[in-house]
Amino acid sequence: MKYRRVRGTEDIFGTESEKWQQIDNIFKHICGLYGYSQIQTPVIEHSELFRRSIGEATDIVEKEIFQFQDRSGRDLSLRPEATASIIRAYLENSLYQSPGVVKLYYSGAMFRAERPQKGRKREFHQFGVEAIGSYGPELDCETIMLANRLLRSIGIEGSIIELNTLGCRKDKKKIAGYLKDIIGKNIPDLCPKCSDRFERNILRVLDCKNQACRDVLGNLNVDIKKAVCPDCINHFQELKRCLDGMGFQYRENNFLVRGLDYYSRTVFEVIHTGLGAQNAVGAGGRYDNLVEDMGGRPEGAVGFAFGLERLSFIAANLPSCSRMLDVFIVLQDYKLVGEALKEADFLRAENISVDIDFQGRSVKSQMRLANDRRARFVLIIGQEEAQKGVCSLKDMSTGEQKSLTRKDVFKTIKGGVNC
RNA sequence: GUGGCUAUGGUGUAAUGGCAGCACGAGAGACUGUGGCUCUCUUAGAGCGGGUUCAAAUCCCGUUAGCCACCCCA
Repeated sequence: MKYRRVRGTEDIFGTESEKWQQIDNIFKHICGLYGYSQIQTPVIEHSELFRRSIGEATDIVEKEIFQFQDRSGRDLSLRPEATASIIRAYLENSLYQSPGVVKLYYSGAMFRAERPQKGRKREFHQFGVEAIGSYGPELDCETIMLANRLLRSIGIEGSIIELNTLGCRKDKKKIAGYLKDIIGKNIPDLCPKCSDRFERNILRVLDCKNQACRDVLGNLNVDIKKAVCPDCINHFQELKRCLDGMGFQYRENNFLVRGLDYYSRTVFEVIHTGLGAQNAVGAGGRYDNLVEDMGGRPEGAVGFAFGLERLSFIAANLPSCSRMLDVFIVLQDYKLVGEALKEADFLRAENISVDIDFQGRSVKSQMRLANDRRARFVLIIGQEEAQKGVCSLKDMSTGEQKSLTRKDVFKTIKGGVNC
């Protein structure tokens, strides 16, 4: 085998591809119910876009981005996530001119140069939504409810939504100071990575998986909400009240933080056991400063994204609408293939699915093929019949076979075709 | 990016330095114009590159890829 796919990429076909298609269709439909419309943005953007929005010091930008120069020296990157592109498109196309909250959903490939693992590819696919234009906690609530509905719509069970607040931008310094104070004395008890995080991005100490670190934080009773301003606390309380009012189940996680710089206030994560270490199937939150940071007028916004690979993995039993073929045309002699093409063309124009053997197989072999494709009918074209303008139609479920004219063939098939 | 494990027909696997087997799949056939079941035959394999050895799927080194954990994250 001479050519191989690039590390961390995947060919998706057959039943897996159909499954994706199904998830995609269901999701699109549901987003429609929530007033969302689709947006498609380019896979490549100016590198600066991601540096500014996601954050210079994040791992995604620092070491995972596929970055390159094009022939005229432009500094371009393959998108590692979609939110930055969507806000760019929102501003570039003046979507803020449309009335009300702007609700957009997207579905597409993202790229990160990570070491591949199950549920972590270098080219991966996300389905996500962004709602721009409100600071109200009710929008957070609706967005979280939407995430949950999407999961339920494809029969995913056992997923948990975790919730936290990161405070607003003004709180960031206070939170960092609070954490430095409380954790600072205990650095020797933390793992080496956390000592590093302590210096570079102190918030991330909170989601260290190391049990020793967790114990230290637990004993210190660390909770960033102690450093969050009253307005943000209020926003969080309102959100919880809203979710409770809807009878929605969630889990508050004081240690939940997000890796992208633009998040503020509400953050949430959908986790699912059965994904191994990559247990987040989806995540999102509020980003109230991003629109302004990117040159627009201040706008509150909330969004989330699901990883399609991970979703597909845990959506084990989607109802598969096994597509079967309506008609398979069997030829007595391959010379008759011209007749078959004509017949197929006619039937296909009538919305009937048809396939033909193009390999000149024996009749027996063609019959096997028809059976393999689960054809409802087999249309047998023989030499003499072709001259008389008739052919044999066999119902594969009953085994019944009739000699019919072309017109009658169409009638019979149409009667027996469902969906 | 770090560490560990793995790599045999299309797929799943067996053989502990001595003839690469099995199952599934695929193709042809078993009343020369008819499917599913059964049977027969056929098909095709050591990721790649070095090394050790009379002899390597098997041992060693490198490389590539996958998986697991870390990391990160959806």
